[in-house]
Amino acid sequence: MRADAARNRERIFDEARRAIAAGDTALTLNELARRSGVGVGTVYRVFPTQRAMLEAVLESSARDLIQLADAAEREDDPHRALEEFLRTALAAALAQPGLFTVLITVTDETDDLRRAKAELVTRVSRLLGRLRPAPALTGENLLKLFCGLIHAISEHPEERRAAATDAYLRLLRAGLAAGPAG
Amino acid sequence: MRADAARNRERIFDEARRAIAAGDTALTLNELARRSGVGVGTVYRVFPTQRAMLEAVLESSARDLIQLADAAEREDDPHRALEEFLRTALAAALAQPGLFTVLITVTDETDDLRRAKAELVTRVSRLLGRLRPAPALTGENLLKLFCGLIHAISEHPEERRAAATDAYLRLLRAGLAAGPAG
Amino acid sequence: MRADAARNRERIFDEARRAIAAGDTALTLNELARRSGVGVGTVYRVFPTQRAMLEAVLESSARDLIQLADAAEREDDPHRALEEFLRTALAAALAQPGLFTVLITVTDETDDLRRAKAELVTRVSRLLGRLRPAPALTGENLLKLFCGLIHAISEHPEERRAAATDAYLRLLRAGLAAGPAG
Amino acid sequence: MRADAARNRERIFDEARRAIAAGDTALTLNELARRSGVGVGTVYRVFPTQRAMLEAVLESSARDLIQLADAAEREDDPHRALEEFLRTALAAALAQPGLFTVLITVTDETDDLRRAKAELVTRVSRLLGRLRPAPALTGENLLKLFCGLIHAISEHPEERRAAATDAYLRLLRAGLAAGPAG
DNA sequence: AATGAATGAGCTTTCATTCAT
DNA sequence: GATGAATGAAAGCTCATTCAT
Repeated sequence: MRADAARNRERIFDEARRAIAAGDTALTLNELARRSGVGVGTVYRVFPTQRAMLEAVLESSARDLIQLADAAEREDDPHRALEEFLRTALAAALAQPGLFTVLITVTDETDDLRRAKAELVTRVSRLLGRLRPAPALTGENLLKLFCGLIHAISEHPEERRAAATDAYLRLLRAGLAAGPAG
Repeated sequence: MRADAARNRERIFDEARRAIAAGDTALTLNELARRSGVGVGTVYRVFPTQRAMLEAVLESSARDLIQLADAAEREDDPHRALEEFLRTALAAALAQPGLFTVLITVTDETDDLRRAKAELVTRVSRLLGRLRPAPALTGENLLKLFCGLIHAISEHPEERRAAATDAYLRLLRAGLAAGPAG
Repeated sequence: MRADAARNRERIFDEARRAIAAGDTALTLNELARRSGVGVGTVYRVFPTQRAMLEAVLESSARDLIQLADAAEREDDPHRALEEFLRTALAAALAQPGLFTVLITVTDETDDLRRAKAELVTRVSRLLGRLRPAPALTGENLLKLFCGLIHAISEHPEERRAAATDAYLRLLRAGLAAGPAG
Repeated sequence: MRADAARNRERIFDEARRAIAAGDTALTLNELARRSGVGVGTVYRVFPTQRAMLEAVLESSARDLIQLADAAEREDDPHRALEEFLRTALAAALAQPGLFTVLITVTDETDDLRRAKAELVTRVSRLLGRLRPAPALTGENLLKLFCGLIHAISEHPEERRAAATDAYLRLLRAGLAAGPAG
């Protein structure tokens, strides 16, 4: 790949990510071209479709979460590991609220995005699997609930988010501690 | 208001609600006119804007939830009352998935919609207020979490939703029982 | 149909016909809107496709030829009848050269256009059927050759077209007189 | 010229000719590059313009016809010579229908193409000039009619083309035999 | 000389909204 | 009040052509 091509591709991607993170999910590819300072054709070469753009950005977000899960796994205490993951993941998600609103809305996915999500589920399941007593939730369920938490927390004004995060995590911890039988 | 005008208004509203509930978020007002069997002009008399249509439908959904909360309040046992509300509300929400996907996405609101939401918060706070020990969540928080739950549950296939609902509600109950101090 | 709608439709059609007759077969629907003094949307309501426009115009031309054939049929002498048709038809065609260049190029047709062409063939076959001795060409063949003649004649400069028409018609007459066996 | 350059030029030319002969009038230069297995830039070095490509291909076709005329000229009997030329030329033209559809449509020409056409006219005039009685058509006229014949014949289904060719040629022979005065 | 990424004018098409009837 | 034709801004997309590599 040519150097200028790589540079363009990166700028376009970054601009797309910034826009979606900021909640501008209706970003048109023409507008993206304008913001990136390239011609429309170039954008269409990178993202053949608005949808393709969206999913590429989402995939990259999923991969960020995977890295956070990997980092958390290095923690010895299983409860702390899970908590660390949830805290850092929530923080990351809340810094880019639009991204996760979309992640929630999206239904039809590319293989790349699906694969990334599957990897993420695996990581989270592993974190849950170390808990004793065994928790009431599977990794998949926890992630779905996670999206819900993001949404719930993001509705709070900036200054109360930390407190809200604490409240929800405490509730979750208590719920998980109750074990599978309820 | 003329009788035919009232009839039209109702048909248009119903059709809009049905479409949005079914997830047809691309519903255009021209299309809505076609489905309702009226001219575009008539639709624009009922809903001056596409946005207005959306919010009118959302408000009506919020009012439905308010009624469910009112019904639940007649239950004597506070824990059962809350559980009844959450169950019936979740069921209603899941039957109209599109509606709540939109509710999640929507940011800019009319006064009518804002007022309806406020009333709903009041009702839920009242349900929570009867719990002992006092719960860790405010009514507002619970509703935000509620949206998250809808999303989490709706990602499950139809046949596993009942079980998922149970699991999440159990987790929620355990969490709430733990009380404010964690 | 509303009066203004009819007026617009007619203006659009006329403008399209003029352009194509003048050889501007690449006429875009946007340009057609501009020339007709209406919005693009209006043009797209009249002609959903550039192709649709083209075929509508062609059909109208075919219908003009049908009328000429009908008029020629009222002539008693069969040879004069055919000659009259060919002369007037050639004159009409040459006044709108583009139209027939397209008629030549077109392959994929709507039913309307196909039907009009079939009617035209019927008329010309009838004119040929009256000739004695029976001619060597069917109506269909004659029409195909007719397109060829248009093209051949239209390549001549304006001032020599009359002479060219004479030459080709004379050749045709002699050829037809020779009869089917050659 | 470098060997690879020559090879490229030839491949591009052949691919262009094949496509146009096959009636693929929508051939873009980017697509031509793809099919030829070279970059767009290389195509643009060979054909500075899409138009240039078209005319180059047409010129090559004209030169093919010139060769056929030269071959026919070696026949002693003037009537047979003309007939041979017309038959072989029609056969060649019908094998590449797209080429002649384009030839008909084209108006604006390069000098190369114009020159080739002039040479062709000279050859055909020479073939006509040997006929006795002197024919009613000039070489130029005959060629224009020729295009018409191609079109007329090409409209027939494959299996009836030989018969159609016979019919039209017979008609032409009879017409030419009638001489200049009609 | 070859490559193919980039460009951007311009076309098709949609649709929220207005307004003549 | 109802109707639906008209509008035109704006989006998606293509492709002839240029130019950095």
